Amino acid sequence: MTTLILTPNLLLIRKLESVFILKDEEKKAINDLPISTLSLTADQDIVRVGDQPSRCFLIVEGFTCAYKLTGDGKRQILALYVPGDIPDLQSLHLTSLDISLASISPCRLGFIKHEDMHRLCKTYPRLASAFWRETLVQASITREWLLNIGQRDSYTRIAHLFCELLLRLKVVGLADNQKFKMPITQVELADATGITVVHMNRTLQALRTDGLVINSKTHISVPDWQKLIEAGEFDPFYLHLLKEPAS
Amino acid sequence: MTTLILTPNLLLIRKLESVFILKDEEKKAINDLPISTLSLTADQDIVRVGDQPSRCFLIVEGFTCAYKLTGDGKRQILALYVPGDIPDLQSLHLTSLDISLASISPCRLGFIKHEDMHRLCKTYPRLASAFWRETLVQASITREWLLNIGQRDSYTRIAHLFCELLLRLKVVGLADNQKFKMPITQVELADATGITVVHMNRTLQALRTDGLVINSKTHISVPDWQKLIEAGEFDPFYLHLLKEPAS
DNA sequence: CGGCCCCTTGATTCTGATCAATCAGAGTGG
DNA sequence: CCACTCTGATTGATCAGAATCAAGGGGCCG
Repeated sequence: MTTLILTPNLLLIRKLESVFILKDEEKKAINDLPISTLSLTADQDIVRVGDQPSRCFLIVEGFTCAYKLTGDGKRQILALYVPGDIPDLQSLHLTSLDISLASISPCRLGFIKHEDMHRLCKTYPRLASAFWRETLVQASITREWLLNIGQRDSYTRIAHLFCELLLRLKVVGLADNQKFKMPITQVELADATGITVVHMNRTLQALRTDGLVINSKTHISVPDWQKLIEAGEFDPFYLHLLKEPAS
Repeated sequence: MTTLILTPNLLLIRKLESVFILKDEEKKAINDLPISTLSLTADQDIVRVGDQPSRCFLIVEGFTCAYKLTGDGKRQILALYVPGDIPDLQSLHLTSLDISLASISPCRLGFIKHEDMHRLCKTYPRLASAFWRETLVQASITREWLLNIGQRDSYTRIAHLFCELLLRLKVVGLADNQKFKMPITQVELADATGITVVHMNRTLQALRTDGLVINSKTHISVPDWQKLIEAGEFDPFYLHLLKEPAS
């Protein structure tokens, strides 16, 4: 796997094509979309609950998450986003954000003005459908997380999460079958799966012992994909991919 | 509160107006939408994971839920739907369903063909946005459930769920400040909140003792709305309502 | 070198799960 | 009308997965 240097626009095209078939003129329109990039360090809020953004952003590089806090300050990470994702696409139609979005690693983001998106959607209604579809896939992932957190024990839950991440990163060419870059702390993994750090640490050790997942500060590797799939009860159906990404 | 006899079309208009301002011609277009109704008993699957429906349905009367099962047969209820909701609106753009939908009480459903929806959306792009928005609000609710299940203890969790239901039912005129009809079993409540029936039963007793919620087989009543809101850490922001429904 | 962040470990506690009955009400058939 | 059955609610006893509390440890950076 070679790391491609993609423009934000090409990345967006590639992403949409993973769930949708684009016409040439549509690709061209996306390619002409003004996208201004910005880099930021890890652990920065990008937007917060209640904000009313006038633009949305595409992740070009790095990882971000959506989160909410309870009254007593406990954090639930509601989604993890990888390059190619547009985490606040919903802000196109819901003026106020109901979540906060933050970087979990150093990131490069590409900002797209709402007005440009609206114009694009108006001119190319199929693209509007594609973006709508994107938000629906995000919702489907959230539902799977709900099943995961509501019904599966921590071991299965974590295995499932890693399966999802590997597959989603493969789609955008950022993972092979064995390994991917994912600089995420155990605190963040814990907040994403609804367990405590201590328990996350112990369960990760169990997964490591069983040869399913080996994680370092920056990378996660999966020695046995089949075994991990079984351990995580993973069925990629809910990701609504057009096809399995090439290995 | 009087129980209004609404046609499915009028119900749909009313629902969209709770989150969106409709023009007269748009109301008329919705009013002309062909909707065929069907009644069914409780605990019937309406559509199942993997189905590829060619129509979607509006709940006219009764309650339905979305659910998924884990490998070992545990059920997570992912959403509860009330009259006015279109639970499988996502099927307009995602050909295969990633969830199953079932009635949890006797229901009357209004089916709308995808082709009619697509035509409506094409002719009235603002309605497309309104429906898109609907799916985004559903997603927002799912995220709140994720926070609820991931971070809050069972007592708070259940209180929160009842707050949400009361408010959503008020929007469609099916609840006053004190009481609403909700024929839902403790098993279903347990599956919706990710706890066991036994524990649900005990926690409901605690809520009852504290004077927050009194539930019977068919109704739920809320003696003290303010206290329930506090107990459930409830903030209706995530429902993205245009305004609080009138009491 | 010291501080900081994150990972790791041990001991203990507790929320909620599991197992196992029993009970109450609604509907059914004789 | 009453025994029978079924589903859903309730209760008690016990167990376990995960939380909590508390303390090190290791690598990185200024």
